Amino acid sequence: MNIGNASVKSGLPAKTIRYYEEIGLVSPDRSDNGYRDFSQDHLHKLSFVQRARSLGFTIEECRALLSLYEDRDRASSDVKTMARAHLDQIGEKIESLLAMQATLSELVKKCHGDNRPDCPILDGLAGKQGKKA
Amino acid sequence: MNIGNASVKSGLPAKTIRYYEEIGLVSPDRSDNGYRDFSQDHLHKLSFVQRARSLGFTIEECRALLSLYEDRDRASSDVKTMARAHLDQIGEKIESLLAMQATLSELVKKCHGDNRPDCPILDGLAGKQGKKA
DNA sequence: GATAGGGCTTCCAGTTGCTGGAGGGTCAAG
DNA sequence: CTTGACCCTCCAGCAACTGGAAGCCCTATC
Repeated sequence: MNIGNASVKSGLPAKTIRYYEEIGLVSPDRSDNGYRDFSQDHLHKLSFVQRARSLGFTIEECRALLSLYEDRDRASSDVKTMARAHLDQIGEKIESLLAMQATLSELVKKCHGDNRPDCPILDGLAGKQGKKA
Repeated sequence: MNIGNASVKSGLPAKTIRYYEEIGLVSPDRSDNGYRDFSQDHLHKLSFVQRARSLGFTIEECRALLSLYEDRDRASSDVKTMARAHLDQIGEKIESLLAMQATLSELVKKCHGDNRPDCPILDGLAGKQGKKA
């Protein structure tokens, strides 16, 4: 199967698939005309990576997951450990975004947002504490 | 004040401050020996950017915020608009991270995590739907 | 005066994960 | 035979830094 086809079926842009080949995540065969030729197995890997990426795993984590996936003798605990570590990172990101959200929406709430130059948001960024009441 | 000092007071690494100069966010003076010389005003800007970055604004947004900050005639509505747009983006990121978290923790929950190779996490990534019950 | 250390300078390269574009070959249809 | 849709490779660039090399500068100590 050509790259265009593989792209549609895996949900990955052709450019991305070429990039994945370049970094050694997948190694499709080549047809006589030089076109990449993807087997069902390659397609499977691509979809696997697509899902893992969409869950926020890095490329290197995807590589590790792929090799666990290919390893018939893996221990599921290895996978679970990786997944949990990743879950922790997700949790941290969420925490930090929630903190940003809280701070910023507080500032936005205080800002009257009219034509006057007085602006609690800028004051907040400048380190001036706005009056509480 | 030297860059090391400015670094401590602004909470930004010296490297980052140099980078900010390179892209024109701050323009410190130079001493006779070629060292950067930061005034209180420069320091103020650096702290401003540090806070804005920590709230997740991009560099270009920081640039815009800085120029609004410097503009005595700005309308606070302009700032509020930017802040709200940014809040929306933060909200979207949080949503997508929560979705990842939900999916992944579901998979983790299903995985027994022992020495056997059977692994619902990998199956999930491979597109196989695990049995519900 | 020599030397050791720390801080400062510039410049170049690398990070992550792609994405866009130039320039050109291939293939099937009309 | 040409058109258009594919495919190929290679190079450059994005954000926002970060690390390192090579080399001044400044102060303190011997």
